[in-house]
Amino acid sequence: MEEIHLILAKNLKAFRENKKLSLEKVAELTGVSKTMIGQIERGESSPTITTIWKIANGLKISFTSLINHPQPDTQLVLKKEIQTLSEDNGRYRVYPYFPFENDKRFEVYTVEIDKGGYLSAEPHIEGTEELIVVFDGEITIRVNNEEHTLESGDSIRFKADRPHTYHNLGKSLARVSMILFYPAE
Amino acid sequence: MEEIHLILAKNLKAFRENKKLSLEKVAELTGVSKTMIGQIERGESSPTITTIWKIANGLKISFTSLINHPQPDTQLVLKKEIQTLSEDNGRYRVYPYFPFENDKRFEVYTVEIDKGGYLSAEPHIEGTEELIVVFDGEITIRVNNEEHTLESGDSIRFKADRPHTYHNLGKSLARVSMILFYPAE
DNA sequence: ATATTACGGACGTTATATTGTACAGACGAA
DNA sequence: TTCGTCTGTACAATATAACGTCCGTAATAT
Repeated sequence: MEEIHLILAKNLKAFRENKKLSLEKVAELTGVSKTMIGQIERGESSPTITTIWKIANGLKISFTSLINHPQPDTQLVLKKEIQTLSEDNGRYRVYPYFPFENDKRFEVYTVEIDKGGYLSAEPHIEGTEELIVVFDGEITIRVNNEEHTLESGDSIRFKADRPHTYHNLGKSLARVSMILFYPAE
Repeated sequence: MEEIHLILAKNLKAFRENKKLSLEKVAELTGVSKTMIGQIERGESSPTITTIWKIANGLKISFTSLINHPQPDTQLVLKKEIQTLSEDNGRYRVYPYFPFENDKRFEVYTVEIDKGGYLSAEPHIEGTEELIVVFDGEITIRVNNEEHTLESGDSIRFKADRPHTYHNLGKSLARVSMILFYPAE
């Protein structure tokens, strides 16, 4: 359960059934057709913002209560369940452990770079900072025309709203923890 | 400035210009076409929820920061600016002074009923309560098979999630303040 | 049992969101 | 100037959101 329109679907259906309203009744209250309400609840449609607005107003509930996905207190992420991002002929792998969510200001990745592997990153959005902690191997980071070589246990923090590269010039696999941080809006 | 998609338009444009991003850059970051971004900013389109989601994620900002409309500290509502609702051959008029908004749990109306005028209200959503204060004239309210006649200065509070009617059986125009209240979700 | 009503979903049509391409103006560099 | 690049918008094509109508089922009443 990830996609936003499925969250909306669940929330809307739960609310409606909780209040014991029929699709038709909701249609009447909101000015949105019964068909559309049904499709939204079944996750078959991604309504426009004006439609969601009509629903929230007609039902007298807040916009966010429709799109808020109650986060479990505990969230377990297993390595094998993570969808890896690989490139440079598979010579590096990025594991998005905690990708961006609505109200979180950072995301957490683990990056593995094979011996000799190379990774060139586009600038992130302005203000973004990157925090890196090296767990295994050695990694050379180039940013701002500076070059820094980190070994296991070392860490670095830099403004990532400019091009930057990672190079594994060491003798073995490099593994680092990477945190992207986006300052307040 | 009322319509939700215009609020979104302003917020998005303000954010983009603040960050000094081009339409094309935003398109690249979000995966939403440049054309669509432009139309949204100009208020020419009501994007679907998945599109808004892509934008919020690509820009690393919260969903609500896109739709939140900073309320002014003071809000003046003039009678002549209010869009009246009239029926029963114009024998009653409803003035929506403070209609429902996202995080407000009530709305405020003023209702005028001419002598002899009659108003039959459909049930509101479950849990809704109605608070009435009579300012001028006399009004007879029927709800739950009970009938109550209020005169100037009287007030009543009742569960409005069932049919109810208002009748002006007095000798002059009746004016009341009506507050609809929606308990927590 | 049959009639009746209410409910949710299927279908075809219309409106509009979304995309890709093309275009005119602004700005700098040569 | 002229070229190139970058900006935001206009346009046509496509995908899909939104609607009205119809239908099958389930529940209730008679």
